[in-house]
Amino acid sequence: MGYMCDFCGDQRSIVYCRSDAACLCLSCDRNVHLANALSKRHSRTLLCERCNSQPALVRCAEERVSLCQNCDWIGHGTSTSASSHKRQTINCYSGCPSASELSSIWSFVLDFPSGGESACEQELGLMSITDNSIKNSWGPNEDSISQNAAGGGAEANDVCDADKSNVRVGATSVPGINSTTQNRDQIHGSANNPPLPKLVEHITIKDQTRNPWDMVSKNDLLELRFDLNSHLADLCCSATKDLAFCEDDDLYEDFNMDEMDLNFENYEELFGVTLNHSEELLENGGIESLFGTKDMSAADSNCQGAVAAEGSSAGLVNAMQPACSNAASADSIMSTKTEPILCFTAKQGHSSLSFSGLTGDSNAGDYQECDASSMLLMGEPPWCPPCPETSFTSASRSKAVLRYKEKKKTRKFDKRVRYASRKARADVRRRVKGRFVKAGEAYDYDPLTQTETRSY
DNA sequence: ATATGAGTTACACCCACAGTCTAAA
DNA sequence: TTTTTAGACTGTGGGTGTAACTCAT
Repeated sequence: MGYMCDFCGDQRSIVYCRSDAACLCLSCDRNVHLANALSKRHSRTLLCERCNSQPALVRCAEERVSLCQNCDWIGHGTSTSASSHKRQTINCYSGCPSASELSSIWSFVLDFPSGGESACEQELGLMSITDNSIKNSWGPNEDSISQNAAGGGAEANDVCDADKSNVRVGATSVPGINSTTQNRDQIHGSANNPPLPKLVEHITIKDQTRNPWDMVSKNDLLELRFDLNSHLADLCCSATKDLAFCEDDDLYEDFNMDEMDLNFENYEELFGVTLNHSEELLENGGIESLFGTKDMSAADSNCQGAVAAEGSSAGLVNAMQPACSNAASADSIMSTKTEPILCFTAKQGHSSLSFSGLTGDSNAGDYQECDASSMLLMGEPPWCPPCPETSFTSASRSKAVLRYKEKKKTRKFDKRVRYASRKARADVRRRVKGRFVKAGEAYDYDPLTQTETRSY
């Protein structure tokens, strides 16, 4: 018997929502994520059946259990007979997939221990896919995505119907575009425009004994930047030609690759098949990497301190790998806020590739520290077939974890407001040289008036 | 090739205090 | 076992100081 659903507290939790950092039963998962279009974009995956607190990343076929990275490591990482167990990657999903669709991405989905099949689990059969955004790139689910995009998701309910109006170059609506076929081309690539994720294949890793940040040279990054620019420019051009969507708004004007930064904070945006929120992606103007520098060398040195770089010589390779094999697994890593975020920035004269560290959300961050990061530390993520050369010893992993934790202590990561009420108060609090002052005492700055005054 | 200084960047620290957490009663 | 209470702790933003860094000389 697993832990109870965080929402209803009644049923056994089965799925894990990273965005909510919540363990949910299937019924609540559906109810909660049907609430609005944003919540439907939450990436969910199965809950680890061993620790019942972490998102599962792999499914052990022999033991028929879903495991998070840590439990997988504990169970299979050491040189026991269990290490040879066949493990299947567990993909993430979003939207409101039906039972059959879930089982299409998780072939074992019906293997759940049948003990006391709850009403929630029975409801699974009534579910219908709604947003066509199962994140299982490059796999057979492309077909299902395409079918659904073409209207195959006929069971969509009223809430989800709203999504149908969303056209994706990804899943974001673009004025003037309403052809799902063309969107599919943009998603999957056409004869002239290869799918964006393929671009990462240009990076060649030559020596796996080197630090991963050394392995990818600046030339590699520049080349990748060029490819990204070219591809996105092509994407824009083809869209322009086919749809003439640029005529009526500023989108095209803004689509200046030389002027524009591509700040992919979400791995999926860079490599995932759905390329969700491409507008946001294109509009993201910040060049600053999550290491807080525009300088390539500085970013590079920062990267060397990142956990991935320290933990595994194959870290970067692994980070890139999902583009060709399993973006959903990558999403497992990348969508958690503490995991290193692959951040590629392309700009005229600048190019940087960096991992961000934790982004500060405490509850999620805590588990990320031991989950996603350790995943990279292990050097053998789920999407990698077992490879003796890259396997990591337990001692090495422990050392890497230690070093990572030390680094983490010394780093200040992206700030995220956890308590809006505190922020609201801080925003209106009077200060003296930036410091808060007691109510009624002298101040030199009043945020409310934005004037430097003095009051007693 | 090396040293130096100027300029730039990153980040820890400080403050008050409402809200949260924890342990004891 | 449950409720109440008191005290400790947390987190919020702007300015500052300092260390680390880059770059030109």
